Amino acid sequence: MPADAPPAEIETARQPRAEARRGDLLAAATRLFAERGYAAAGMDQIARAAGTSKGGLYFHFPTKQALLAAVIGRAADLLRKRVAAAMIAAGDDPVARSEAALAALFRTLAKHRPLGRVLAAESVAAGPEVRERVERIEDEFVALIAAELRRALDLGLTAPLDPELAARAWFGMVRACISAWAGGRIAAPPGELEAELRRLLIRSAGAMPTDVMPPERADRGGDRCPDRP
Amino acid sequence: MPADAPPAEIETARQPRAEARRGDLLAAATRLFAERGYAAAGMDQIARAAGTSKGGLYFHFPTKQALLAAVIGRAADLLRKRVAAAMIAAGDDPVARSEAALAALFRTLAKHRPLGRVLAAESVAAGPEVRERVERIEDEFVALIAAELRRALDLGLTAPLDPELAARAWFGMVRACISAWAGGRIAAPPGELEAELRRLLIRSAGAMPTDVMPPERADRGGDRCPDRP
DNA sequence: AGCGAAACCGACCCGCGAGTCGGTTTCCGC
DNA sequence: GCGGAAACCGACTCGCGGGTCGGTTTCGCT
Repeated sequence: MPADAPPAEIETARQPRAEARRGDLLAAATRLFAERGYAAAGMDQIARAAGTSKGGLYFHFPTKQALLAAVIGRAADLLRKRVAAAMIAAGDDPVARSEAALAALFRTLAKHRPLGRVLAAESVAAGPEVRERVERIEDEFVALIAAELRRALDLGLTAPLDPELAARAWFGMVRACISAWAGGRIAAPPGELEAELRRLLIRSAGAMPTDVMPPERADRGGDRCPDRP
Repeated sequence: MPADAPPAEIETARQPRAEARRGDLLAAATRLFAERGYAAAGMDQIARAAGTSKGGLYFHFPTKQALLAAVIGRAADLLRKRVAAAMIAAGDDPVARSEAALAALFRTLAKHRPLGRVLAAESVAAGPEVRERVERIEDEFVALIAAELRRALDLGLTAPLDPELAARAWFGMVRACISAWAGGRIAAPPGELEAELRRLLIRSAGAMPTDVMPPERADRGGDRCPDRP
């Protein structure tokens, strides 16, 4: 039903160097928003960090909010791409698919630490419009997983549960662990973390006792494939 | 080991009306920080919302950061009190104790919606010191639950799991569900929500099949007792 | 009543940072 | 190699909001 998600970034034709700069700016903005917070990160500072100037920055983004919106939009696109690919690769089993979606979320956020911070924390600081936008994105992924869970429930693969709520809870688990790990408050390497988290997820759904499916599949190579359609 | 948590608010003797004002100010600040975000909520605005003036506000709190710190400290004290009482009331069983702690967290945050927003979102916006403080508070509760989980694990009451990680994940589940519920993005009433969440938590730990303990105990009256020592 | 301190008021100060603008450089098409 | 547009620069403006301060009210106490 909620298929009204903005499809992707609208990319007007530009000169290649401009595109590169734009990327640098988005990267710098993401980092600084995450480190200092939206309000405390100055436009001049961001421009400097990207190796350019305030004027150059304002050539690409008309306002600070627009910059944040672009950062968030880009993050959402990345997550969408990775998650979709992972779910396709997981085949038909709904439990495996939701597991794969969460894992993709986990890996992507783990690979780009500041991204999670921006998505998690900056929604409030930058006004209600941005907050709603971030909530929409979260809802989108929750709905994705909830749909799989509902299928699994109908097929009798899980204990009786509320799919929406469970999906939300799972999302929360992943987010909390990622952000604690990114803050250095969890020692374990991401691999173990992911495995343990996966066990918790599956058990909480009351799904089959974990060892029915092969314990390791592609392990870590699975993150590359989305780039090759 | 981490017993160095700040014990409570330091309350210097004041006239009663001042204490009342202080309370109003903290309440207004909590609400506005949650609604508008730390940076966007002005001191004048907060003062006005509390029915007083900027000067009056600055009589109570020397700086904006101090105001936020007080808001956070107060929230933490409340949570500590409720959680401690719930755990004591839950008896000896470590699974029941961690369950009770999470439930108390859930209920308290559900009763004071803006509080969760401030704790969740404002840590980044107000500089690193505040962020670390909030992280400490979160770690405190996670450690509390992790300790119970470890005991449960040693007693063979749960499936093999990493107590720290599981505690963190549980905390994340509760937080995510609360904030989605507070934002009106979950329809279910808090009672059902809590029950469902509780089921997820227990299952994820691989603890005894849920029906060993009485399904309903104090239901909703249990929130009152902490006030009567 | 009346004194002193606590509590409160709101006009003012001032630095900071978002956004502007005229000018300069880079690059593409011819 | 040249015209013109796209890309970029950085000094400047200016409003907003955190913090100050001298003055006023409230209250406890004797």
